[in-house]
Amino acid sequence: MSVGWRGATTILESNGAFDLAATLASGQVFHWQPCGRGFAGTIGEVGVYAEQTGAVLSVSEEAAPLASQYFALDHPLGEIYASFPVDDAMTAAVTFCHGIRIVRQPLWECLATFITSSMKQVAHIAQMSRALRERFGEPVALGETTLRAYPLAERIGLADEAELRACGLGYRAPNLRATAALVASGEVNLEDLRKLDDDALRLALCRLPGVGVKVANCVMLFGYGRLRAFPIDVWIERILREIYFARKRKVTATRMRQFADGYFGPYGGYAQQYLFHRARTGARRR
DNA sequence: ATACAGGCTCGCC
DNA sequence: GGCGAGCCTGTA
Repeated sequence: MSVGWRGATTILESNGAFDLAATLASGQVFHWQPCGRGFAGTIGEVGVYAEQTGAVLSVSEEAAPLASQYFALDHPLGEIYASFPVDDAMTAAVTFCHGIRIVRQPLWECLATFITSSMKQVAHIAQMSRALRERFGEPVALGETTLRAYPLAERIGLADEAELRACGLGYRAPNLRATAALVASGEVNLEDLRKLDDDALRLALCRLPGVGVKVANCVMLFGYGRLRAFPIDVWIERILREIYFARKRKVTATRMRQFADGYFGPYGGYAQQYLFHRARTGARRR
């Protein structure tokens, strides 16, 4: 989208720092597009324009409460930083990622997106997500332009595998379809799962086709707001091995999970996101 | 070009 | 419970 937003906006306050651009680029969410001096995207079925100038964040008026919730502006960032373990890697990550927030995504959209994410780079996840939206998503007006909402589970549940493969999903297609059908039929109610504690929620999510521990942790963190959830992907695994297990030969996945849960504490998900984002975009690879 | 990506599942030990 | 192999597809 090349045309800037010209409608009315509302200024939002945040509890501590907020960096809109860094948050949107940190690999939690994949569909926001640069638009004018800000970004355009959808939150559920609502089109949103958001723009940040200095410390001032403004969003399209009718989306204000929704955006405030989505961007988790209530998270106590100062308190979260204070809870992190003190070591060189964390210190560097906080400096680099200052103001990134763990967003609260709509549950189905978050679950579906991370089912499609396995063995994929960010660019390709965004591409699959766009293809799904364009093919199956409902149009969403934003000023003069039209965006597309993430397709409902009902719609994806009805799609056949070939249609999904045409969106680039590959072997993920049957998993996404099957999970969509479970959600659409009501056999699995994602909202009801909110009442479960972390371990029970993880187990429930892992029963869905295409969802293992890593994807479950992403959905817990980015959808359910479980800030202790600590997804371990290849980037984080590399960091844990190099920095926190530097002298160990073999470290099993179970051992690594136990370490992360104890070491990074109640806001481990934030720590993970910061380590991850810095490793991906900041620290130079060798 | 061929390896490799922000994994899940299955079969085996 | 741990390990290895196969699975789709785009990118570097």
